[in-house]
Amino acid sequence: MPAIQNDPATGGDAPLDMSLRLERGGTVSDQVYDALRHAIVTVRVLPGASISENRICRSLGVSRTPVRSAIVRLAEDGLIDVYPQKGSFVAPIRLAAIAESRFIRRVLEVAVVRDAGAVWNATHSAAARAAIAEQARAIAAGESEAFFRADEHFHHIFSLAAGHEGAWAAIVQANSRLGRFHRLFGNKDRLPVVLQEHTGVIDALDAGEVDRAAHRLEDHIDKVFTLIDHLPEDLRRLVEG
Amino acid sequence: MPAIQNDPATGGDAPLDMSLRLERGGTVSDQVYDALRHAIVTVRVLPGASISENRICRSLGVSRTPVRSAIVRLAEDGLIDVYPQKGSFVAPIRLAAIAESRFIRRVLEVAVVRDAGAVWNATHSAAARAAIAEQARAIAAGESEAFFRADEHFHHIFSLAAGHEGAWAAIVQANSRLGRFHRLFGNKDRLPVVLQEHTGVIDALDAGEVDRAAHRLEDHIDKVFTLIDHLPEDLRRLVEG
DNA sequence: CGTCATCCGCTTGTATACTAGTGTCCCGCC
DNA sequence: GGCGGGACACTAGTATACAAGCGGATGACG
Repeated sequence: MPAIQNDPATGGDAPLDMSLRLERGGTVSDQVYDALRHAIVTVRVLPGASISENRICRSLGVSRTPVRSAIVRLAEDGLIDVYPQKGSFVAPIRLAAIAESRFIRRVLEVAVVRDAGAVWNATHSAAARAAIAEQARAIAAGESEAFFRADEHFHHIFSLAAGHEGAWAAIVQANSRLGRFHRLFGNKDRLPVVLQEHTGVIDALDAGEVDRAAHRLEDHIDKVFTLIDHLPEDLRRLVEG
Repeated sequence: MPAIQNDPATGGDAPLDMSLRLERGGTVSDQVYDALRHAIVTVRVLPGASISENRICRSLGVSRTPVRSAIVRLAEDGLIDVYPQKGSFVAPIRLAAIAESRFIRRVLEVAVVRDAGAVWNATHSAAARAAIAEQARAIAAGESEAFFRADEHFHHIFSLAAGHEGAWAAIVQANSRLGRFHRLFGNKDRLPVVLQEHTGVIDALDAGEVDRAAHRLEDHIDKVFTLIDHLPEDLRRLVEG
């Protein structure tokens, strides 16, 4: 199955099939939601791409109703902008929104990791290091999506340890915007550095030095923003601001 | 028009009209969403109340489609739980979720107010004190909804000053859960104290003492949780956990 | 050749009909 | 009287048809 993709040179609004496939059970609406969300977050469909309800429901062989339902939810998530009577489009990556998402994530995660430090034990440490190992494997294998999945898993461990599932939900929501930014502008050379930073946080936690862990995590998340200074010119038009 | 309300003694799932009215323009779906959300957050419909699509669309004189769209969005907000083929119900107030919302709000608002302190000026101060004055007026007039509205406005000022609109959106989302808790279990005797705490934060900001302002705000938000220790027995069953 | 009006196709929004599943209530049976 | 089964009302999920509005293309007119 060829991964037909919107041509970046046209601004990404070419009316092409986005090779969506419905996977698991559940309602059709949920399946469409998952498929669309995954396609957007992994930038298989680029910011600005046209999301036509008719095209999608034809492409998936379902009616407009569940597709509309999924789009409503994605609009609520801020991943799709709906312009009545004109069209729906994958939300652009706004630099202001990226800055806010980074702020939210940094503040919440630092607070979470401080709480996690109070109950940190060997089990948590082992889980975190396993996630780091998976990231290393993904880098070696060149599986970028596996890397991002393991990255999310790594960061989730702090929330799990601290019992802050609600905060994790908020972090994930902020991350859905950051995720697209990472995948578009992430530098492969930095991936090993990410692993070092992750390891540094866990080392500090294992040593019981919560403050140091918090500062390292803060620096780690802040580093994301250095990407903005080095936006490749050919991708710069995919962001606003 | 009598404000027919679900009977608390029955668990709130009496199939009664909830006196919804559509106000302003925009799409019908948006109007239904606003009306339902307002009714839920202000606990005019209690946690556990049945949300029947058919009943609502009959009551409002619209079709099921926009009602469904609104319910999907509210479910995404965590205010409604949808059980396929069984029914949709106003989400219960889960103590765990309240704790998480408080955590999120405290962490985010403290970080925001620190940034706001860096740019704090007389205009911000005047706006904040105006909001406090409005709260005092609302207390004197016994207009509880006006009080809550002014309270939200007060807290919004920090985000506006610091330019953290995204963080404010996250705060509002967490607050939609806390809001119901406040309205159900809030103690009227504490309202004047709230005003004092608000004034204390602004005083500290005006004096340029950002740390003190942050600590006062943190204490202020944490005080919410003292309500949990004094849940009236007759309302206790409205919460989970 | 330029400009304006009209038409047509596309979009999302809304209304209605149908499907599949669940829980209840009532009636018949034991 | 107690228990079991089936009809029935109700739920949300899905499909389809219609309405309203925007925009571009097209063709006539100046």
